[in-house]
Amino acid sequence: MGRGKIAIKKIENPTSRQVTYSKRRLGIMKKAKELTVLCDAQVSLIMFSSSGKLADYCSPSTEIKDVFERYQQVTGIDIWDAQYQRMQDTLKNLKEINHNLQKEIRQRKGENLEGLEIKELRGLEQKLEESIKIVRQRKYHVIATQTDTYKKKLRSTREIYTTLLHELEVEDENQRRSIVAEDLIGVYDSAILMANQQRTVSQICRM
Amino acid sequence: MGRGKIAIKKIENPTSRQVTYSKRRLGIMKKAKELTVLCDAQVSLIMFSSSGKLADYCSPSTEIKDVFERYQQVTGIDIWDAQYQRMQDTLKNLKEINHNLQKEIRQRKGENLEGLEIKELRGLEQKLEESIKIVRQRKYHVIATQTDTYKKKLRSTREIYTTLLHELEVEDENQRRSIVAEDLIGVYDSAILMANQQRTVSQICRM
DNA sequence: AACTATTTATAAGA
DNA sequence: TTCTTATAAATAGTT
Repeated sequence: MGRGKIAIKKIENPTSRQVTYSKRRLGIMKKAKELTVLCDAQVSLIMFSSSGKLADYCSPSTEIKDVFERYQQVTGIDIWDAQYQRMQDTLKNLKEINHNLQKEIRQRKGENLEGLEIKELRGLEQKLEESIKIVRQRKYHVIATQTDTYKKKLRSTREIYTTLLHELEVEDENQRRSIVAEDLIGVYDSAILMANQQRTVSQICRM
Repeated sequence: MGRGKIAIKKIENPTSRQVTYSKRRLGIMKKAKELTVLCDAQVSLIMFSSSGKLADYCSPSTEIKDVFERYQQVTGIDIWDAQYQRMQDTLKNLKEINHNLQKEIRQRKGENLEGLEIKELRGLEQKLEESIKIVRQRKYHVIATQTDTYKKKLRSTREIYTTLLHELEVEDENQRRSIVAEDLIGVYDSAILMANQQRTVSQICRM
């Protein structure tokens, strides 16, 4: 398309090549844009001239790297660098470990026992017996510790209770001594006082 | 360039749009190839149609990967970032799953019980009891099956043994009849024969 | 998938 | 680089 037809092979004259590159670069960019708009397509175009100059086009509202990711997803092409490869390995490794853990748990739960021999089943049974033994020991330990704590608590509460009772008795004695000189209102007041002290004892016991 | 001029805006008719996409896709590909050859340029072209189909071109002796790397170098945009980030997330996720699995298995083994309450310990104990029950059931099942198999084997072995004994008796009878006419060497030979036959019986019983 | 009238791209020249 | 323009190439509408 031009004054003359040209063969599609490298233009040897560098100036001509540069000129043609400029013209055709614009042309292909225009085509890319048109394709994007007309056909609602996502297009990424990256060009490096022979002198190394970059020119690029990408459909609006996307970026080259989005296109790249999509490309990667669709093709699954190996574009991974060493680091990625290493991560890939780590992932694979973790997955395998997880798989083995799942398997062990499943066996310990009693699932998937179909493939096991008597020996293996006996081994598994023993392992579970050991585990249950440990768990029971721990349970008894916790129960014992807790019982102990409760006993201590109870003991201290009893002491407080005893002390308070003693105090009440002393006070009672004092009041008995003074009651002769007091009227009925005085007796009523001391009853309220005693009731309050009793409430305090209850509160302590509820600790 | 065609029978009529068209406005550069999205073609609403899906069929027309698809047809136009096909034609122009080929067109722009050709342009990309020509640009590569004529101007000795490096070109990468990636297109996704509105239906998501991928089409791509890349200059010979390079790969999309190389173009992107060069692009990255020139622009400074980190194309790997998003992909890398996604992998990091996956890795984190897997590690968490792994951790939980490890925790569960450790508890089922009776390790790390320090933080558990009586209730939780009782729950764990029950789970283990259930598991052990299943494993035992399975074991008994396998034992029963195997015992059955052994019984059958034994029965068939006994039959073979009985048959052989019978055969030996018959032979013995024959030999007793002929021994009158034989010398000591003959007696010796028959003893060896019998010993061999006995050995065969032992071998069968060991099956 | 072909055809073809027309538009568009561009080679060569200025 | 940019403009011009003759001509090659691409393609829109049609079959």
